[in-house]
Amino acid sequence: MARRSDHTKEELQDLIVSETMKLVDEFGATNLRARDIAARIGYAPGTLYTHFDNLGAILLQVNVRILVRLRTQIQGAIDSAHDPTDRLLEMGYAYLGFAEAHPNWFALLFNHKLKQGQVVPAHLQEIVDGLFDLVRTELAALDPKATAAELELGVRALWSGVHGICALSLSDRVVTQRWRADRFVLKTLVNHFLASWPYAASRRERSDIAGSLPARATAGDG
Amino acid sequence: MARRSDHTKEELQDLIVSETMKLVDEFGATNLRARDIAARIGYAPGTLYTHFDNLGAILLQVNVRILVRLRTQIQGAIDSAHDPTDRLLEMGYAYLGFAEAHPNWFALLFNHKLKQGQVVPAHLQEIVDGLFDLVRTELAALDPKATAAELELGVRALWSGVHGICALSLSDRVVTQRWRADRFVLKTLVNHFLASWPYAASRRERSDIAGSLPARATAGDG
DNA sequence: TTGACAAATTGAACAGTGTTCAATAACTAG
DNA sequence: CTAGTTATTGAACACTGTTCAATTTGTCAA
Repeated sequence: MARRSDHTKEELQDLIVSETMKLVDEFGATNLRARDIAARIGYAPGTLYTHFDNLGAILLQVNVRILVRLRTQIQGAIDSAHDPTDRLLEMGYAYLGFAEAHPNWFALLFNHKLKQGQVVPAHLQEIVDGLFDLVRTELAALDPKATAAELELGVRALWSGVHGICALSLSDRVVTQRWRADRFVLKTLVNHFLASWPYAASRRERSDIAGSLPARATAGDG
Repeated sequence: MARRSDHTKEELQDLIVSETMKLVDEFGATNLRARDIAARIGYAPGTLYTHFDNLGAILLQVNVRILVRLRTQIQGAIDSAHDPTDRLLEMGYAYLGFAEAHPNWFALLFNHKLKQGQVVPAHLQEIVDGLFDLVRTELAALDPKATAAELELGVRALWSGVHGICALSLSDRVVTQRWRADRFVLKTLVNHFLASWPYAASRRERSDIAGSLPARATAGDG
């Protein structure tokens, strides 16, 4: 029996989450076994359940850490460029690089389903909001006249676009071909998007984009 | 015991796949149980394994049918518009509409992991290629001078962008906020992308996009 | 030091899971 | 009708997440 004084409550919880994180990284969340986590931390399987309700709760904490790492990568990318366009492109590359370096983490982050009664940690939402802010800052610099609603749509469109490239890149080729040029695709997407930011109305009228704005499109509404 | 003459081999396989498809649609792939499929078709669980190697093989066939349905939706969207820009937008809406109407199918299509030794049905890849062709046709119409490589990048960028909006929209809000304006985001993305298609070089030079093209970027290379 | 009390840890047990396979039932051909 | 083939069965297997009575460990007052 592991001695109780080996770790404090907090240390043990931390250990569980970090070892789970490693296992997920290496073998994927679907191959995660409670008994494997227990073996890694040197405790019996039952111990996990005195510290967490279930495996899902552990994975939720893993997701928080994954997101923190993703943020670190993206923030680092900002510093490597000196104009908004380059910064946005580098942020996209960082996002893609993270997804390709840790496909199992990426999959967990976006595919993990909450069980009924589970609540997303507030911390998670804060981090996401912070990431969106990073993009918003750059888009605002490129179009100082943009309204809050326009910025919000722009952030989400650009972010979703980059995310889609990453998601398809990792979708196990059930539906994606074996095409290894995602960085080029990303560059194409970002460049095309920014080429019309602010929207210059070549094919469409500016009023058309304006028509895209939902009635109440301020950040954080329901 | 179910009488052997109730169904031919093909009929029974068909029945298994279609009932599995319904179960996935309603409860999600993670809640799919072999015994549930068996109960639905009125056979014992073991029967499934005389017709398929394992559940994964059944889900692969389900994925083929899901993709066929998605194609039907997207093709239908083309007919509802009369210029390339509108057609692309409507195709995006159809994609998003399908994802929202059948989130469990959408998740299966892009998250299903192949077990070792399993092979993607050739049929699946053909359908995907066909869908990409639909987008390529419209982009080519908007820019008759575009090279094959440019078109390929454009198709993938636009497709990935739309896919990202759908993927984030369904990612269980672990990382996405409760923001219900995906159609607006989609419109923003498509409009911005097409506004600079063909690439008009406002902020960036055309040579910059050209620099995005991989050395050998013809459709179907490895 | 001792002797309760509290708390953490254990590991056997439980209800599920996908999958297997000998036994059985159903069909087919001669 | 009989022999042989094949589909179907359902009990069993190994494995899963999770529970919980029993046990060990730590605490602290006497």
